[in-house]
Amino acid sequence: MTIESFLTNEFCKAIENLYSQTIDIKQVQIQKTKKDFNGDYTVNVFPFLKISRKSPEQTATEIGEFLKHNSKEINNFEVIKGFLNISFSNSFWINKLNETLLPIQTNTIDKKNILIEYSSPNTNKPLHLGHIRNNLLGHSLSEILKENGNKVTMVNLVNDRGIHICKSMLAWQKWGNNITPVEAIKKGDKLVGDFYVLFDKEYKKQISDLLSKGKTQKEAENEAPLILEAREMLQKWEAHDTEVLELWNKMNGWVYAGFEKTYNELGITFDKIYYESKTYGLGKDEVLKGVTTGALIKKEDNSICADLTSDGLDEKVLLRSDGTSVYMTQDIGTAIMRKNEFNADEMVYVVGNEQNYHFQVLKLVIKKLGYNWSDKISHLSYGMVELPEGKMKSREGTVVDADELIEEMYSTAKSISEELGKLDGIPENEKEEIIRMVGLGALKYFILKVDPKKNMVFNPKESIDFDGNTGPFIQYTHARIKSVIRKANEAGINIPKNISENTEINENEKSIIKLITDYNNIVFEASSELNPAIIANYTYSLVKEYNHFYHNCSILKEENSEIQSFRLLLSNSTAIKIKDSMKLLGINVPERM
RNA sequence: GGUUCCGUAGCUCAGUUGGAUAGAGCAACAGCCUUCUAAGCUGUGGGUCGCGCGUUCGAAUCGCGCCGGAAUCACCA
Repeated sequence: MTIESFLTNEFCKAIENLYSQTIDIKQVQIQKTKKDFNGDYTVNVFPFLKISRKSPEQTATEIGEFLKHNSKEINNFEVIKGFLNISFSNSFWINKLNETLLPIQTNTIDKKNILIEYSSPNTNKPLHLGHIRNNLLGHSLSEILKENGNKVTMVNLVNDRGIHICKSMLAWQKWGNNITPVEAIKKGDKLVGDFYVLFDKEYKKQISDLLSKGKTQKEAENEAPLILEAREMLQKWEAHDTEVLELWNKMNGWVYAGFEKTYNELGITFDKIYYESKTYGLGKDEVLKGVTTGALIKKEDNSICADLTSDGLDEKVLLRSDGTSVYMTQDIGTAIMRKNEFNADEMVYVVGNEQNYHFQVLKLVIKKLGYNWSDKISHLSYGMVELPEGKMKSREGTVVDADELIEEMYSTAKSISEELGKLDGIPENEKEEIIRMVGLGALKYFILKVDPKKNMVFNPKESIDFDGNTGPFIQYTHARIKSVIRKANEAGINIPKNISENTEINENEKSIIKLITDYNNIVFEASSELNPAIIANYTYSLVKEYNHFYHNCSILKEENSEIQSFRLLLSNSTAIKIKDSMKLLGINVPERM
């Protein structure tokens, strides 16, 4: 039972006894007491004045007195205006701390089979900061959902086909002189990305050429020779033309090798990887089937659409007039395939908010096709990562490349630790490992501490901090605690298995216990909100509180042995919670730094 | 133009089942290492919570209207 529900019960009993009325537990609003006031939890008595027929102060005082005398866990209260601030006894808190040391029973009540899709890169350009946010969110959410006892399957869907891929293929064919990543001394994804950019450049030239010949913008875009060639290539691809397929396999192979390296650096993994090239066919079949059932309509130019006007949306094309598929087509196929394969209770898509419309349409079309599970699809719509001057633009070269950023994080971590001399005397390979941990920790925490739904700003000039509310600060606190524990071991001081409930504790220590006790609630909240930032903010407040304690109270030099062992245990428990929380964010913590 | 989202300190962000005096970090300034790791701790300054109206005991939080920004409304992905 949580502390909140325990307190709610006690409160209801008090109301019944004092005023002979039963109340709905939903009316009882419990919150943690604000720092400036005495108490652990606060109940607002305003909603109960009609029952008590007394002033707020009088009502709160009566209830407070009742609780204090009838509940052994509650030992004090204070009334300010209509707020009843309730304090639990120290022994109550010590018992709570002892409970956290018991083996954990995983919550199996809400256990679900959840499929989560994230990453979903295109194979025409390298990964950038926006993809990093996606990957980190997806990985962290998977960890959080697992921690809540769910069965989680992480999948990636690679967009490896489509007109965009043909563009880079065409450009390589025309101007590449058969160059390979090895010859270019470049990661494969980077090389392919270069050709995508080159296509765009040449295409734009042709468009402005046609514009000067009097064509409209739309005509120019549709009639430029390059785009016609790219479309032709896509048709050949869908017709399994051997030459096109060979080129496509070769270039995609380069890209996968490049992505693999970036995923490895970030610690991103998947249980299964889908390829759009293998799923779009099913989508096509489903769409054609939809025409025969009358769910979809075939136009006179042979294109196939879903009429969504009754849902307040427009018509959505699902197959082009030349018979080729669009992005939506494969997503329909993939969703159906997965549902059949995993029979998931929930299918979560981690995809940017620029695709909100896409998912609205996807759910509607799937429903139209006769599948009743369309409401099991949920879109974790995360915000864009922007620069101070706005969106990242590849044309202006302002895109923050994933590999370069990661590399920069390592070198910053390295120069900071060298400057501080923290890693002197540590073996070279361990040093290297710590530096990578800290650099990555800074990056990951920076991204994950922000509410996923919101857009966020990254300033390349200021880069990412290593002080204050950052990953390294949290990692540092963990290392500090570990250092104390090592010293305790050396001195032969043991960490106890539990604490006597009569141990004297101060306010500072009590605050830490409260935070440690709150861990399960926080994980549950993060899971139901699909929000890793909740974990990040929690960890920060725990660490902040611990450092305050560390500064004010000595541990190993404490003479009272009962207090000393309590403080050791408290420190150890804090370290465990830091490590657990950071794991949920995909961040490792070092033993020393 | 339609739809959706956002607007909190100079900057980056917390804070909404409506609650007490709106919080952190960075940046600036001033202190704290003969004492368990100073990537730390303490303090100072910094706010019309975009603006207005409403709902009520009470609004950063809910409703309506403006202003400003973003995304999207492709036979692109």
